Amino acid sequence: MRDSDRDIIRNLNLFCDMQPQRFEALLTAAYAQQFPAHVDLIREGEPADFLYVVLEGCVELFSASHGRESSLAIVTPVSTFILAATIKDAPYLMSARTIAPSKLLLMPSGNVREAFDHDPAFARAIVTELATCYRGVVKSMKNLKLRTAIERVGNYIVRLHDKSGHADIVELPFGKRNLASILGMTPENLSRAFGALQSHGILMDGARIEITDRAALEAICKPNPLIDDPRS
Amino acid sequence: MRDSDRDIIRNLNLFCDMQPQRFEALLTAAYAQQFPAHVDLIREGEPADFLYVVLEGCVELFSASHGRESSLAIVTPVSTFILAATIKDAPYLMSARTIAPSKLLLMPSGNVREAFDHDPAFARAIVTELATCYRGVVKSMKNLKLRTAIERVGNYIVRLHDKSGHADIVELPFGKRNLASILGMTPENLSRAFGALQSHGILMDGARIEITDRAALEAICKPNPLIDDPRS
DNA sequence: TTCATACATTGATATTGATCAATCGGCAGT
DNA sequence: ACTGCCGATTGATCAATATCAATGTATGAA
Repeated sequence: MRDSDRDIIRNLNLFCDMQPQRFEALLTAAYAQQFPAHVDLIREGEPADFLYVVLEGCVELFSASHGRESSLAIVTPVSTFILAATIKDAPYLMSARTIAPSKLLLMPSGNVREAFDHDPAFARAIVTELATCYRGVVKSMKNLKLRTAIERVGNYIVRLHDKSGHADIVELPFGKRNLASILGMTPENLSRAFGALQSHGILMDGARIEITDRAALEAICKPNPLIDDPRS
Repeated sequence: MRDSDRDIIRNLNLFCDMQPQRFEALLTAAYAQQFPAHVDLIREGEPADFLYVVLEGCVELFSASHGRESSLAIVTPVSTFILAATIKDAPYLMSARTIAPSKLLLMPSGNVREAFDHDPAFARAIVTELATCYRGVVKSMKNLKLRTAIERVGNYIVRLHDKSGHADIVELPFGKRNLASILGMTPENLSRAFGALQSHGILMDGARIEITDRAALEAICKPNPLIDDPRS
């Protein structure tokens, strides 16, 4: 593993307070690997052998049941995924695949649990991370149950706008097909939602979105910090 | 607090491995209180002053935004709620109200965090509890995104049937209005779903449901352990 | 008991979102 | 450049769910 990767991982909230030798031991047991796009990484139901860290690229977490399929989250650098299954030593509840060429770090679950048991700072960090993940899913749930499709799309754009530091033009970080699934709708309806929002402060151009009237956009999609704010 | 309550709390997964004096200290700072039905307990957005334990009764966790409202969970004895907000010292993401007369234990969040920092066994238990909660919400999410309304209702009945130890007749543990909201539909559509399922192995009689043909019920609602099994 | 109230049910209708089908457009490989 | 393919778009239609309205039913208070 390259030193630059090492430093990036070391600076993640999850690892930054670990005892140095514990961290080294964990890294030694782990290995980084490069994957092409559209590769299946894990399948729901399988035992949680590894904790994953996305170093570069993009990973989709999804689930399928009886012919239907839906994305539950998209993980971008630098974050971990399937921490809960690793901690509980339980089967994965979601499948994962790359949606772009990606560099991932795989940490054997047993080593993670061992570090958890012997390093209080790491234990603390894991609890905070888990609580954050939990609150993230609760927010997704509220997004789905309390909003219409157009409101979900509008609020997604508002968040992009915020993340960009209120740039005039923002770009979708992945394909519309994936975005539609995350937002709980079909690609066709996502297209129509983008179309409808063009009379409410945005201008679409492929994957590029110009925000022409933020106030109008907010008026139609009614953002709510207890759903949208990633910090709260 | 009554000794019987004390023992019940002590035997919860969350508290059973705590150091005795830590547990006593936590209990001393906490207080039990009786509430009537339909009382608001907390409102989303407020600071998480307490961790709650439901000793008796029934509590609904819900969220409202711009005129719409939806239940996210119903907590029955004996379990805790809003652990994540307590741990992160962050605002509640959900509101809570009693739906039946309830006895609750309120533990000041500061004391919980302090116990967490000084009692490794308690820390371990909290992580496991949080991971379980996280996986619970993920399952709810899959339930919502991958299933139709009728399938959600059918699987809810299947789970009730399992919990009862396959009794011929099971009873809804709370009102249909609340159930409809949990399952992401209107009360009218829940009624119609129950009606439709009567040709697929059940017989409704108010809050009582007779399971006449479990195989037929499963055929229509296609249970999936990675969504329905509370242990996985 | 009676009344008032909230909940549940049922039917009619409206709305939302999904599906189906056709077309367009960009991008990779040859 | 040409070709083939995949993703996005658009329109037409269908299915699922919500809403509205009316009625029925159980429950608790006076």
